Amino acid sequence: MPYEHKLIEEKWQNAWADAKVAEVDVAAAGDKFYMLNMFPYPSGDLHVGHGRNYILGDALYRYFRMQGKVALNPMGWDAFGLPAENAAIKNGIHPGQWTRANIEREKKQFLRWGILYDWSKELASCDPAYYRWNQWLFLKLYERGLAYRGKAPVNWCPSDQTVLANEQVIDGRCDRCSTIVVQRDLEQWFLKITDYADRLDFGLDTLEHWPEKVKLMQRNWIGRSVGADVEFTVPSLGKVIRIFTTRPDTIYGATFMVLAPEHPDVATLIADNPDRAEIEQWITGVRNQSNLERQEAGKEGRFTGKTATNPFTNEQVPIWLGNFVLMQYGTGAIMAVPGHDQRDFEFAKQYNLPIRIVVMPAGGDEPKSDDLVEAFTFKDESGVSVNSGPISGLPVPKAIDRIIEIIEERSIGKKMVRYRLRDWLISRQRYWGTPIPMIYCDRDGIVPVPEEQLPVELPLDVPFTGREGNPLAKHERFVNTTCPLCKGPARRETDTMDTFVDSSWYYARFVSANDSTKIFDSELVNRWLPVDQYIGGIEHAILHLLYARFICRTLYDMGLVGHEEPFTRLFNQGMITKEGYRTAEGTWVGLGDVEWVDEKPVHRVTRKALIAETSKMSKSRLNVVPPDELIDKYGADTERVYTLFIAPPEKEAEWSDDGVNGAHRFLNRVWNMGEQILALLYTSVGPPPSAAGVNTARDQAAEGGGPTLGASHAVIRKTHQTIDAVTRRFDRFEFNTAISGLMELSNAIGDALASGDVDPIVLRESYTTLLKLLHPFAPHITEELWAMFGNEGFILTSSWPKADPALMVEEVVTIVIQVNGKLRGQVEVPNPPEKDVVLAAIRANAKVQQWISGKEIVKEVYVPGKLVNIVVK
RNA sequence: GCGAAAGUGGCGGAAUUGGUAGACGCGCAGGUCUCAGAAGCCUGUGGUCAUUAGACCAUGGGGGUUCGAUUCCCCCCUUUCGCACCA
Repeated sequence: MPYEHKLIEEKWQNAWADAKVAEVDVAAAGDKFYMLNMFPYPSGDLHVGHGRNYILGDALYRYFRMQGKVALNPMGWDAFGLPAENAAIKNGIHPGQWTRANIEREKKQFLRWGILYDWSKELASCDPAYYRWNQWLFLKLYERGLAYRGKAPVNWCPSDQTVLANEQVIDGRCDRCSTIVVQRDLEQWFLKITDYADRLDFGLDTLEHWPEKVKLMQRNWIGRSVGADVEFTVPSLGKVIRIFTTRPDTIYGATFMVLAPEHPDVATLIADNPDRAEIEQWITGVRNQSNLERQEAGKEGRFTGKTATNPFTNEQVPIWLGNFVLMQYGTGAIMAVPGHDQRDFEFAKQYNLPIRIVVMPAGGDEPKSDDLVEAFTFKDESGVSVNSGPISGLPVPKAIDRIIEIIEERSIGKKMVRYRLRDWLISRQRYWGTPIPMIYCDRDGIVPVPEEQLPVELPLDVPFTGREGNPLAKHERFVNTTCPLCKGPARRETDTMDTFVDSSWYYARFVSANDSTKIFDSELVNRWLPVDQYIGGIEHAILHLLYARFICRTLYDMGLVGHEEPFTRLFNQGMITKEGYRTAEGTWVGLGDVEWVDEKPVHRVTRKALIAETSKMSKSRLNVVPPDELIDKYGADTERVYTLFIAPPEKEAEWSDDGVNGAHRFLNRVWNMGEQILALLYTSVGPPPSAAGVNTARDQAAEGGGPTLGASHAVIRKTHQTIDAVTRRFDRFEFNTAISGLMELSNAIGDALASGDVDPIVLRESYTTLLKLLHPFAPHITEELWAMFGNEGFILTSSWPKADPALMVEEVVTIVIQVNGKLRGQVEVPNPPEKDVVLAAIRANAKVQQWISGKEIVKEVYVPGKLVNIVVK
């Protein structure tokens, strides 16, 4: 029988579903293992790149199952969000309908991939039964002062007609549609993630099993820096301006001050400036710029006309306004030290402001200030303070500590820790999201919706007309309500929540997904959480993972969970790319292809052009291999094996149609081999003459046959070596080499079968071991073969094989002989090798003698069991 | 600019603690089967020289440590990713 992947895969997918093999009783005892793939946004198009993510998770799931763990592997849907709403506007279909249809499609795709999820715990964030707890969580955060309404300059995407979180602005553009983001002053809802900045930063140190890269990205994003706040007085106005610096040791070099144009003291400072009108005009210009434009404009500033007193040199330093100082960070004001800060230096050059050197390289020469072309910075012991009064001569770290002491003694400032991280803006002026459960009453102000009135449901009868703002705001029945306090007329909040709120706690909901009485069952949550293995794309390194870590801590502080970190281990799989892109007509343009426009070749597509092209449109254009055709042609097992074999899973991988074929050939060989071994088992009468096959090397050597290996022993040994290697590689996520190891074993069994001098029982044992090891990668074919070999029950529920170290040991060992580090011969000796035997064998080796005869032996290096290096002169 | 990771055949990629570089697969070449093709199977496949045996060179470039370096150290080059006026 040929390998009929289609029949086999359908058969087993149904069998697993009918037996509900992946359903977990969360209350049952056992060695728990909670693994989770980041739940997808149901856009409807799952391609092989997504497949890699879920296949990887499924392979791990099956491996842990076979290892005897009670493994929980649930799945849900991150079902709120913009694309659904945009689709609604475009096609006139309700976002909910669109989303539900996509969920059904994607669910089918998961089944076709042979992925086992516990569907009894399925959840969708757009379901009122889910988002009511989103609202509940918001109310709890509000009670604790962690949700607040505030007016702030926010990022506004003119195309999506909504505000964005800082995390969603990439290079000054909207991360969804790439439109340049503009600043607007709006009143919005924020979550106070900055209260947790320290804990989020320090918590990273406890995450041993997270990729360093992700931790670093989060650390940079949180941007913790230690420094000092220092007050500078403005004598002419009798006021004080507070600055933040990380380098208080350079204060003797602070020759001017710069304030952000938005700084609240600007109006007073320029009140009597003759050029006031011009300065105000300039400020307005800067404020209207997007962040991107502001940066591209270069360093610009205006002199306020006022000076401040440097508290250490007592000099009057001019106060400037500068477009490079940001109101959102620190105090919106800096002391400028042009000698030791690149930005201050550029500004000083531009406006001819004095530059003073106050740090020198340790042991370096006195610099000539007129030679100075560039600011230089010394952050560690390599620098020493100079021209700095009491701290002169101190190395930088000591100088910083000392100057802060003096600042605090003189009460002109204090040590300060500041963060780059800003509060999480969660309001979105869009329909398809969780309504923020707040009510505005003319009498009582902002009033939270009482818990018992949850959920505040999204009305479904909403027209989608296009870009005229949030449709919810026009829905009279939704907007008009009564105040829970005074029972008078009131209006509902019409903004919805950022969908990252939905995904910040979903992992905890799975363990009691159907509980309608509470957000989750704390007892169950504490049994199953944190997630033991979390799997998802690197694109969530900051956004989702930071928000989830933050919300987890708030839940911890509320006493709802017993852990501060939600994900113990994190794995980020790489993307699958296919170089090229699909044109509007659906033709594939690959690297080096000629593009035809008006019947003329226009350009060859280079990688750079391609990336520019594709990133302009959509990232998903890079990933357009649809799995359906692939599964029809080769089967899901082939896709699974290929996807994990192609490259190390954390790396980006380039799709190759030929490579898929190779994976299919491998499975075909495994299939054919199985049939042959079965046939052999049926035809062999009685126990085969295994004794002949398992002669040891020593026996054969004794018979004068030379040291060859007993063929059956070789197969057994290879099998156990493979068990050992594959197990180790699974634990390290080295799926590509795990599969190559299985190919080696398969080749070895194939050779043994062809040679005909291996005991069929040995072949059967090795082969069924191969099936078990291969099962996580190719579940359907192995399940079928497992049954064909007469085994009861699913291979999935059988146990993972254990390697017997005694059976892995080679009977003879090859010792390599080097002369002056170069390979000059080799000898085989019985294992374990004895030094005398090895050396005797070397003496007897003619080839080696040839290289050392007549030369003086300087040294002999013996690496036990490996090699001998003879150094001659 | 700052930070991080990585450079190995035609390609994807292997190589416990420094110990036979190139496992496994793709591709390619030759063979076998066939009327023919596809698929399969077998053999070969880093480079140079050599009929062969074999020798030499080779893990981005240069230096160093070592009996021995893809692996450790220093300098340089390139690529990718992240952050980007955060004081």
